Amino acid sequence: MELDERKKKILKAVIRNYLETGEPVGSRTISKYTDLNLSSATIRNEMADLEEMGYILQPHTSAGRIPSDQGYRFYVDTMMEEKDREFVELKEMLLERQDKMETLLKQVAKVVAQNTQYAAMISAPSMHRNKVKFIQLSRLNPEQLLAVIVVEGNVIKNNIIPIADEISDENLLKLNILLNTQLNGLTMEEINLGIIAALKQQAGVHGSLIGEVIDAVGDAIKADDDPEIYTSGTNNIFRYPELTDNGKASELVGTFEEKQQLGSLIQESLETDPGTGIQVYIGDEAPIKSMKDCSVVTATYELGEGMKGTIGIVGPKRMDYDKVIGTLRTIQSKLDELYKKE
Amino acid sequence: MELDERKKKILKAVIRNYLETGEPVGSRTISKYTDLNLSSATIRNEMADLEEMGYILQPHTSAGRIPSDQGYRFYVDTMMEEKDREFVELKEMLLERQDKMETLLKQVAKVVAQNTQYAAMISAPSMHRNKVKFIQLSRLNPEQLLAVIVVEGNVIKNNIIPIADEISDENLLKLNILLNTQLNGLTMEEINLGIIAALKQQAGVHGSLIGEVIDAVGDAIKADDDPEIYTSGTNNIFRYPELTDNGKASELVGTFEEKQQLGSLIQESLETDPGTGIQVYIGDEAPIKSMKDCSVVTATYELGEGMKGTIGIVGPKRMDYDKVIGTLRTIQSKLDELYKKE
DNA sequence: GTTAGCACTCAACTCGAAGGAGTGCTAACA
DNA sequence: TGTTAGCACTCCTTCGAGTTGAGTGCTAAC
Repeated sequence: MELDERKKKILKAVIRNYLETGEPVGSRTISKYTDLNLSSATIRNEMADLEEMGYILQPHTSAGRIPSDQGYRFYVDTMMEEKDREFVELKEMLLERQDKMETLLKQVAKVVAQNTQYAAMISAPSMHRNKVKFIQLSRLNPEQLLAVIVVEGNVIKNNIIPIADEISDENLLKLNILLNTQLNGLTMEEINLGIIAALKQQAGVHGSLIGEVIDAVGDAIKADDDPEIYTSGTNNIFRYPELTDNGKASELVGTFEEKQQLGSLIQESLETDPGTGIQVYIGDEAPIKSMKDCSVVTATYELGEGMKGTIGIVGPKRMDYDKVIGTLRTIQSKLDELYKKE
Repeated sequence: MELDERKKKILKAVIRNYLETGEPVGSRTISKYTDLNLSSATIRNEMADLEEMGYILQPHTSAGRIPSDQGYRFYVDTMMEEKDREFVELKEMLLERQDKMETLLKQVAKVVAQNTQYAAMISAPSMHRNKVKFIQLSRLNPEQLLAVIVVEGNVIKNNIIPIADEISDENLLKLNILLNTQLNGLTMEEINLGIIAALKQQAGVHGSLIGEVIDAVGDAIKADDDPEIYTSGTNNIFRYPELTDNGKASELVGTFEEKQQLGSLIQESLETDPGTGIQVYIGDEAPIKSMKDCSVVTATYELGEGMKGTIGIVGPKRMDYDKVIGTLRTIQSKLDELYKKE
């Protein structure tokens, strides 16, 4: 069977109506509120076809229809083609350039959650491809060095390095100069074994120390120990019974608090980014099983070169995709603006 | 009317039973399961008295009794007097000395939540009374300095300071020496206007810079911008219907995510610490209105000198106070041990 | 191909009866 | 005087029956 123009119209009408009301949609409603001028009986026939094709389904025999995951997928896909999403006016939007990345991210998450009334999450930009701007080793006490690493985007990382042998002030200074001249401007990916070996050689007596320091620098930059993710508006999920009935709320709240799993979703989204930076996961499409009744819309943002992170909005499958995508577009561009001034 | 020994026994029996079952307790249950050897009728009379005195109440006419807030308060108070809580064996306890405070705190919160099956929160130790161990200013670029401040407990803070006038390498070095010699070993509270003025004078040309730096140091140390609080096991609240019915879950989840309000609770707990470090807030006693159906048990912990923080456990009023208090005691002492080795 | 009409289905709601846990009160008992 | 047995009463909870209404599928006519 083919999805002809009329079927498409009816399918879209069903979905739109369901998004608005959250109730199963009957044939009569469609017949009345569309410009198709068809009787409910005709609609019924078409709807039976659409059900057979898997786009919609009935919760029970004598109920209206609701979109299936496949239906939502169709809707989102055609919606994405049709028009370039217009940007959405954000309420209470106050994004200021922050020295502290953390503050900015929390702000963004909050703004997004408040505007959409869904749950929002945001990941700190990954810094693998970030250039090292500044490295400094200082002596905290005879047994410990403090490593401070600043990478592009003014993200600062610290690490305390225990050292076996003492090191003189003079040597420490040399080491600092060495590190800065050799590593400055490199990305973490570029700091490979060859460079490390060369460094060790040049460091001479303190060659063994170099290894520790490089490890510390690596640690500091990758920050993988714990995916830095901020959430906001988790409690918005309580607006949607389909997400909170039957103890589902507990699982979701857990997922949002633990953040571990959110990381995998963000990873996935970064890897499969199509180009617009916006992706929609419906139900099982997301790699998190507690979100099987949710839809997730993710957007990749970029703060300067190579600083990529992901914003995600989690809501019920019947979320207002249009608005959500618009909001994310707006945020994307605002963030872009914000960091272009750098 | 007086609360004689028998009434106390009955009251405790009612509460203990209710804590176990979560169901209103009838006179017959008490008569059967206590060693009082009284008939249910007698118990009924006593229970009527206890109700009149405000210790217990009836959800409806023909139901058993449940403890009132006043009843819980009595129970907790006598329980605290009676015996020194014994320490509780913790499951999956693995606290390692962490360089990163953050990791340690998250660990603690998780362990506590998992062991008690309630929601847990923990605040980073306040650093107002912490001694400055190390200060360093470095030049990031001509317009920005990077201030790194390490305080006792190896907590590292960074701050980027924009500067108006350029500063020579030599002067920067002098400034660093000045800052370290003058501020080292002082607590934030001790760095007062007098010291700042003296510093400015000594800094000479860069006097104005000193002000900025001190502010940055202050900023870095107080970290009040956002109370650093970590939570774990928020979803445990879903185990208790009385906390999640009627949309209460949403409020609570919000409170836990926003953390703002948790800060006030932790503040309150630090200020009114009696000495044991353990406090119990029942219902309205806690300064957070979304927790009016909860009990909160807080414990002050200390990591080395002056590094005080608070752990809190939030659960239903019918929480297992005995176990919760025991768990907190255990954590308190483990943390103490951990940092005594310093 | 479209539509009107009709029988059918099924969730949701209402209502009342039955069940049961627990109380308060009274009167008898030690 | 304190304790207890007994009983009537209350009120929540559960369950099933009946009702309603939205919506469907099918058929026959247009």
